[in-house]
Amino acid sequence: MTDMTIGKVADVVGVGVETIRFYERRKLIEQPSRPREGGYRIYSDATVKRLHFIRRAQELGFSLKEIAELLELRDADAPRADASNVQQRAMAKLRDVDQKIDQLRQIRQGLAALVDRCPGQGPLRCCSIFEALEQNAVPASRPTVSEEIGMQTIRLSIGGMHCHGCEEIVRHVLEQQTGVKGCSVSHESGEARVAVDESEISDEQLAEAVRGAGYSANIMNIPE
Amino acid sequence: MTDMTIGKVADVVGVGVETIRFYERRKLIEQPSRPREGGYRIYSDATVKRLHFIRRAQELGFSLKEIAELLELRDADAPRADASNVQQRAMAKLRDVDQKIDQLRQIRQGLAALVDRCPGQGPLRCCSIFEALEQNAVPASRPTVSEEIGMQTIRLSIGGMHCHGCEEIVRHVLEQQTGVKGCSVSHESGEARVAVDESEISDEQLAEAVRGAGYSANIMNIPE
DNA sequence: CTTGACCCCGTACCGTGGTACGGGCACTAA
DNA sequence: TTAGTGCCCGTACCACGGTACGGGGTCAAG
Repeated sequence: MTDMTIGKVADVVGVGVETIRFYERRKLIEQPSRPREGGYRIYSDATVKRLHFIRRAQELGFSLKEIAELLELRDADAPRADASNVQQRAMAKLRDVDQKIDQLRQIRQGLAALVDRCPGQGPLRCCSIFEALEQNAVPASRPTVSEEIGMQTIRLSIGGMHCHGCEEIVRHVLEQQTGVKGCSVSHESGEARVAVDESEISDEQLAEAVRGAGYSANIMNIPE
Repeated sequence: MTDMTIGKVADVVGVGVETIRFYERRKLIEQPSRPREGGYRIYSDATVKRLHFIRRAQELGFSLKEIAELLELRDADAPRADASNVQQRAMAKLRDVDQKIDQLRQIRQGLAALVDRCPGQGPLRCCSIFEALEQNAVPASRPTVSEEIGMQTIRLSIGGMHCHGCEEIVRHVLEQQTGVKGCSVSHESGEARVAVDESEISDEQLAEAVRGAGYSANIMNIPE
């Protein structure tokens, strides 16, 4: 596995050739050795590892800048290069991610409210969404469609179901909730319809239950 | 409140002056009227509303490009400019946001696992996080600090896992239990190994948690 | 009528994470 | 030896949503 040229390395690590050169320019990896002046780059195992590191750290949400700092820590045998330093950075990033999630949740809230208050047909001016956007606030109260219909069927968008077994599990979980009268689950469409008495359980509680089983779940506000 | 110059409008809407000019270039808003050639821009209420719209839509996660489309719909009295069209866009964006949230949740998971497995002190090489990053796998399970400190490894025999997704779910469920420091799950062998602090959770509780997710679970008494 | 704040315009630049181009060598298998 | 790849290098460019600059003109208060 040693002595790979840039193309092989790119394949192994799962990035583009240009990307590796880009990292080199950004000094995330050192200049690889070459057989002669102007020859091909030959990558050591250490550098390949380094690239893996970069890739994984990126997947965890670290920016290239932050990764550079982590790598510097790793290289330095300096006293400050200890585990607590690294852990602190990871924790900071965790807080970061939590914040982003919260922000997205708020956005989600706003969007869901908007969608819910839209008649879904007719001319534009019927869509309070639009008017709401022109003012500087989300429409606070207004009977939602769900309220008008007195909806009994909740639809959930569920991620992470890969097989029939997953369906069974989700069904199982849903049916164990109080207030659930029945449900159908499809891993193909990634969707569940749940017949509930809404006075007994909320849609969010339902979603949370599904999440507790390890799937992602979000409420789909508009039936059909 | 009419007849505002760009600075006033910027204040009212809550954006920078340059930003308004930028929107003008992007044709999100029309050219405002001016008293004379080369004079100051004077903004109509309609344009101010439009800016509010842009701002609000942005807060809801729409890109400028998407906002341009929404505005076009709004301008057009065309037949396609109806509420359902708008609602559909909002719903698409909602799905988008949901997806982003799910992604972030996964990132969060990974980070949390990392932080959890770090001793939090001592030299770098003690931090399994780091080594994990160099390999190409998530630092899922790996003999960790927890074991050194006197953690126990519990083995569970699990039925009903049909795919990789199921593994993930079981892992998820296990990792959410208090006292669980890490685990590895295989649907092929139908087995899970869980690193736990047994003073915090019992093997039977663990099995029960897995059952709660819809799988069968039993404790394997003989390690290895 | 002056002064100072405000606004004009075009253009360049920021950070983020890459991708694309194109002429010319380096390598390798036949 | 020769064809066909793979790689070399520098530079330019992409989307995204702005921000900054700088040398002027405009406007309203005093």
